[in-house]
Amino acid sequence: MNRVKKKIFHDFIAEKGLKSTRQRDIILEAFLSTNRHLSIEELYLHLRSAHPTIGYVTVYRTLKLFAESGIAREFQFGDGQTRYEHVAEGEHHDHLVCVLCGAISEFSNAAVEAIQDEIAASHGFVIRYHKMELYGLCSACQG
Amino acid sequence: MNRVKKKIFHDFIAEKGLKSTRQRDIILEAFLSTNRHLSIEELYLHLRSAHPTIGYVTVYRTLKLFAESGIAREFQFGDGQTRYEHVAEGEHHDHLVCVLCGAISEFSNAAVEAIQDEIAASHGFVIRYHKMELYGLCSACQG
DNA sequence: CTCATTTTGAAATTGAATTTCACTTTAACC
DNA sequence: GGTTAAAGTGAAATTCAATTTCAAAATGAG
Ligand SMILES: [Mn+2]
Ligand SMILES: [Mn+2]
Ligand SMILES: [Zn+2]
Ligand SMILES: [Zn+2]
Repeated sequence: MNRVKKKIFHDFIAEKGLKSTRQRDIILEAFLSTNRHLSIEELYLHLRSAHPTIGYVTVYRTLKLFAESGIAREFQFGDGQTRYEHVAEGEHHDHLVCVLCGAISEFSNAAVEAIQDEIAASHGFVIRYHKMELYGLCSACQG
Repeated sequence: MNRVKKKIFHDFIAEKGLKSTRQRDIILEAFLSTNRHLSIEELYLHLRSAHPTIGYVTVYRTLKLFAESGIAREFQFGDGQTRYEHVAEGEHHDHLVCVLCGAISEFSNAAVEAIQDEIAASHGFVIRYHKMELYGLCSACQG
């Protein structure tokens, strides 16, 4: 499925008249190779060991492009850092965030999605996107 | 019900060994007198006309205290400003946020709350609080 | 009233996000 | 392959809300 995301991003780059660069490919590869919800800083630091010349700003701009192209989603989980994850087209999930260790797990629930549509409809509201996050203690952090 | 919130806050102040001040009372009064979801800046500017000596930092610190005492909730709706609303004990609602005009409306839905508990339980997760926000176009901003 | 403690407000600082700018790289065209 | 306009890069500068610092003022217990 990373093959698909790479294609989506490359098509996006081409369609926008942007250029394909070594840095973007390296960042894309690193970004797709994990399923974590990474902050700019985290991805930058991770890359730095193997690619010390890639700057923070390039990581920042590239993650923005990923989000714009549709292969990434941007989050604010309340720890002061913007986080990104790569997503497959048509898929959706929401998050459980541990307030102690910061662990993020995922869930998807059709009933919730359906009720959201009802709620929006009853308010004459057209949903563009939504945020549903459960904050608390993960099983490892209880007790 | 504002009577109740005032009492909760004053009890909180007393219990913590903090002091009752003119500024805190003025800010509390202004905060309770609206049902909007105010940013620090907004509340500060609103107060400034009648109380030009109250500083931004005092509004900031007082809103934090409101949240700590339980009479206010803090939000990040993605516009870069932290927002506060006053809440009654035991009540809960979530939000619809218009991405065009910024209007914020409210809803509460028992089914959603119930499903959240199920989801948490199935992940061995203990919920402390949650965030559910629907972003899109309010009825006034469509078309 | 006294005085230790808390509060206040202006100014300074923080920190992540974003912009600027001089230099480099890409790719379209020949 | 060389030329060239446009886009990309990275360091440094800037932004902006949030937060901290600090000296002066206010509070309230005794
Ligand atoms: Mn996720
Ligand atoms: Mn509300
Ligand atoms: Zn945890
Ligand atoms: Zn609207």
